[in-house]
Amino acid sequence: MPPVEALAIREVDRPGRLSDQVVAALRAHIESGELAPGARLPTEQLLGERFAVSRAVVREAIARLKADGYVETRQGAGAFVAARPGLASFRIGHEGRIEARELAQIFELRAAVEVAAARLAAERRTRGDLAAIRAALEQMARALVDGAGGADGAVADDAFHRAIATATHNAYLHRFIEFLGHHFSESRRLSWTDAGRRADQPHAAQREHERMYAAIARGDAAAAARAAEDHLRGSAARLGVGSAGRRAPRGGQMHG
Amino acid sequence: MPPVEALAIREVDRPGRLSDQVVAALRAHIESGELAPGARLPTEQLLGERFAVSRAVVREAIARLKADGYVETRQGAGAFVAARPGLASFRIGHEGRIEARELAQIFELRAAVEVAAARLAAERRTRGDLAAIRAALEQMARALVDGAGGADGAVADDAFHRAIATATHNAYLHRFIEFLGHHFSESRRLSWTDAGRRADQPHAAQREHERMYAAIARGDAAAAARAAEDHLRGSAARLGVGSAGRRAPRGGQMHG
DNA sequence: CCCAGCTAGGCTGTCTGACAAGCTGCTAAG
DNA sequence: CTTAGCAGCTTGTCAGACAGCCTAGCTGGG
Repeated sequence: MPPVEALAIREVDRPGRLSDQVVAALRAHIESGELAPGARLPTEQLLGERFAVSRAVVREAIARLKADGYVETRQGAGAFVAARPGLASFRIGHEGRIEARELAQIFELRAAVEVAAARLAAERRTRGDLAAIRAALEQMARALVDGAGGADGAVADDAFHRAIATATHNAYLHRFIEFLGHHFSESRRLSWTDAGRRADQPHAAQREHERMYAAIARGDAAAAARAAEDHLRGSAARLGVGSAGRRAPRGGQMHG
Repeated sequence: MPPVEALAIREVDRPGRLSDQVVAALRAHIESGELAPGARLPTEQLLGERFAVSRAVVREAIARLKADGYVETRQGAGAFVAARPGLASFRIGHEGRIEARELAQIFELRAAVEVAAARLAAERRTRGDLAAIRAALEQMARALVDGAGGADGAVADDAFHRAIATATHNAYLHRFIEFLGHHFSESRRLSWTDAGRRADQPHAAQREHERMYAAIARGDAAAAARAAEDHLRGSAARLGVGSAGRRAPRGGQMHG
């Protein structure tokens, strides 16, 4: 919870751009089903009157909804709600904010791809990949003994996970991991400073990092996957992120 | 600037919107590093003169780049390249087109999340979840015997995977699987029609689907993961999608 | 009655000009 | 030397206009 609060203090009561408000309003109408797929939106002029803004602002809002796949426009015909709204892009959080209960679910998604990445990295890493991973590992080790380099530790932590993503030689997997990691940069920084350091969290994480590196270095895909799984579970626990869903009584083995 | 001229010549049958061309040109400049993170973009008026378009078009282009996290604007100061460009949203393909070599990598990403989803679905599925999965399974079975319902089969195939995603009770995992599946709808349709049917592809896929359902129904997470893995591997083979990266020889010797 | 073709109105896409809000660097007063 | 204020520039917003395109409805012939 605290990490999320820390994220939320960025901006106070900025009204924000007018187009942002129009985007939010229209998207809400679409997601609520009030504007069903295939339905035609009011004309730009009418929307401008409804929201009391100029047509330029309405056009900017519709352009963004179009880019995200919520609406499609046809010159001369009008703007229509897409058949499957919002599937043109994948985003996280609402207007930059991430709720606490969402965090657990996002973390579970992150675990899925990072475990797969560790497995693939073990199978495909080159010498250069290994050197990059080890470099990040050693930088984190230095940050641990230095005691002052909290920010450096967080940066190296980020670099470690990115280096593994690179070693998969899969551009999309790489980019998705960077995308997810981007939204965790703040909480990662907290682990490496103040409260996190006192709780010895970086030392625990570092032991898990070393297991991951060792498995990837010797090309043991199954062990790399297990080590990544343990690390992600450990990270979730350190962040205070619980399980994302209910556990069924049976079939609970986590290692396949 | 030549890039704009080249774009205008390239598309004869579909000129495309002017703002799309400006977006593509600016994004290319950013991704190539020509416009480094933190650098200030030319003013809107200057960009309008360079691309020979009005300021309104430039503004629309910058609004989209801003939404995708490529640039940040500050009123009165200017527009600046973001520190980590493009990490505000995750997209697939360039302007709607997906290259063949990209398909293998995207499929690998999809496999990672769908296998994780099958595992979680086995742990968390409710009676209602199971009923939805079984309904899609039976609809595919009917499409197989009907012989004429190719389109229905593809729809049910989609529904099957979505129902499993729902059973994870993880909104983000669900949404990401829908996002990925959205870009595979065309190829899934092909498997269920004409060439795919003659090659008996739907029957092979159905056997894999049934294994997945059985494992999820009895709450066997490990078996569900294995069945999903086999199914995704089978789907990739049926689509003619090869491995996304090089496989290391057994024992994991390094190469490169 | 039915249908093909045309026409008129409306909508999005683009352009132009203008003003408001906010930032930056320079300058002049203290 | 410090600092408050000013001037110029840039983004944000508004208003009006026209071109390209689509659709509904009318019209005329079959």
